[in-house]
Amino acid sequence: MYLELRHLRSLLAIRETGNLARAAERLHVTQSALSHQIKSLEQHFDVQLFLRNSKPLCLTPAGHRLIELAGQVLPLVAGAEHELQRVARGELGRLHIAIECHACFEWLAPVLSHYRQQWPQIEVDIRVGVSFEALPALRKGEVDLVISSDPVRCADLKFATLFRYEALLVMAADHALTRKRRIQPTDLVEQTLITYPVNRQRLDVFSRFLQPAGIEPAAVRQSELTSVILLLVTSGRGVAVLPDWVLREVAAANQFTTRPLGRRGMKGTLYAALRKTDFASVYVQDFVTLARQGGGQISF
Amino acid sequence: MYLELRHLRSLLAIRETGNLARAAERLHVTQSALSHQIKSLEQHFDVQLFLRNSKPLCLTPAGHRLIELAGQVLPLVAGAEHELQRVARGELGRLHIAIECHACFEWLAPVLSHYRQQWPQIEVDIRVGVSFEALPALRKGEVDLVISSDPVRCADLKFATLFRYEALLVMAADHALTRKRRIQPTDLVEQTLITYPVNRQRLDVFSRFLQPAGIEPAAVRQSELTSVILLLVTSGRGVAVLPDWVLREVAAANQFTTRPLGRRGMKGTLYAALRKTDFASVYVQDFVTLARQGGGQISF
DNA sequence: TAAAAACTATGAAAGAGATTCATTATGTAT
DNA sequence: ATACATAATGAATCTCTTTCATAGTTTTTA
Repeated sequence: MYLELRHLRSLLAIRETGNLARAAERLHVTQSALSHQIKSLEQHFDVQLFLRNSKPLCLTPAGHRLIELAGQVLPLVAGAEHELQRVARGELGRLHIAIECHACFEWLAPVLSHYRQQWPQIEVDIRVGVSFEALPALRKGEVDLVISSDPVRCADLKFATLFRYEALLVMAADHALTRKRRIQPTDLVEQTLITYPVNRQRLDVFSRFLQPAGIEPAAVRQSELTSVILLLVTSGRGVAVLPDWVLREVAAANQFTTRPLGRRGMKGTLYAALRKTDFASVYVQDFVTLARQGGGQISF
Repeated sequence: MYLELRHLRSLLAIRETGNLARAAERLHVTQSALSHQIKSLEQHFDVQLFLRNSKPLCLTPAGHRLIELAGQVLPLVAGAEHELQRVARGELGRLHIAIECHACFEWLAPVLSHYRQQWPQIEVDIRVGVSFEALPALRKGEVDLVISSDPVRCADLKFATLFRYEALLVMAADHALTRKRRIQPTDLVEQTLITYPVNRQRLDVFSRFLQPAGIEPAAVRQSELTSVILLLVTSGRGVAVLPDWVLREVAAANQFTTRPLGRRGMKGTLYAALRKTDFASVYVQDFVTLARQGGGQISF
């Protein structure tokens, strides 16, 4: 438990220069320092490392063994140091994104494909946060960025605003409710509501719209895929509540109609939650910028 | 140029215990020391290595990279340290032997085959010293032991006596000179002398017997192989001067006769020359012991 | 939810270890 | 043999590490 990289670097320098004095110069220490260092190393292992009565300095088998070790180890170390420097400079990194709402995938996917081109060195990944708590995972370093719609006060996290959105009721173009300009909770009493398969607490329709009014829709159906939900809607099997950006993407099809919920629409803000330590990173900042553009482009 | 093995060992301990305090305990330092150490490491590379707000402690990607490095490097280091300890204990080593006289091969070969069994971990090798200066090579660590018949005063070398020998004239059993009890230089005037193919300075017959008397044999033939020399001798093509141990080995054949050279025989002593630093080694000492037996067994 | 327990961070002081300076010793070349 | 180049040595200095004492966190427990 004594050998250090310093010793290996010295040994290598000595072998390459074949001479203590020049090795010392290269290592930016005095010849004396090197001599002391090697001596203490020899005392520690109780072996001679090279023979002094020769020019250039000649290694003993033990010395050779250490030089061999140096040859194996130092390049590995240099490689790792180099990578760490790149991490420090923000040229290399990881961006594991957790999304809490399925719908976010719709704007996130194109943003990410663009981002990947811009930052090929960054290891990007998405985890759809159903089975785990996203914010604790963020704090523990399991993920690096959480897309969330409700910011939480937390000492080591930072919430960066991405864009505002509005949740809209979606229905078939010929649906009865299209006659109404804005939808009230009671309007859904007779309806089949189609949602993503997650806990009701996490669905804004319930937590912000139906439950406050004490309303329960006639039926609830679930589907994981946005495209399937839309298909069910356009074929008249039910209505759904989706954020505007989703609808924007597929609006061209024009087979459904949307209406705002409540008097002034059910609006919200999307945030990127980050660890404060990561917040300054160029590559993280750049993701946020790109996300703002990608999501914000939508003018409904 | 700052990272040291100490840091890698710490990081590994931290990951394995998942906890600074216990890692510190394992490393036999205080928790404070570890905390300071990691902090300075993080400052040096300007990256965070793990996230503190989690239990167990969780590594950042940068931390992972260093742990990965530790996983590669530390086993290599441990291996080398282990080998050096064995070298120090004399369990592992190298014994490259240089012989200056061809004839030595005859007793050395069986000694070595015995030695190899006794010290399988020692890397044994023989170099027949024709093209290089044996003693300088010994001092420079190119070889580790020189078999020599003339000891030289030298501060860093030590000459261990192996055994005495006598050089004898060898001739066919029916050779004319068999009538003489002892051979004088003039006896060789008419003879064909068969020698090893080396410089005359290095052949005792010339340097110690013929040249002092100003005598030149009728002819000189050379052969590298002892067995060939003996073959030529027994078939009457000439005479040779060989050390007793060579003749001992093949005496059974009984097809030749030997006679001492000069009034009191041309005797000498064989030494093992060693670097003083190696002299104490068990495995070197043991070679010397074995060589004394191997060469000394001969009672002519 | 407060209190306790378990961990980690921090600053100052002490300690260990590395480096330098000045010099001596050793070996090499002229 | 002398000068030159190189390595070793000892004491002093300096740097870096570790410890101590304590404060600040987070997690667990009552």
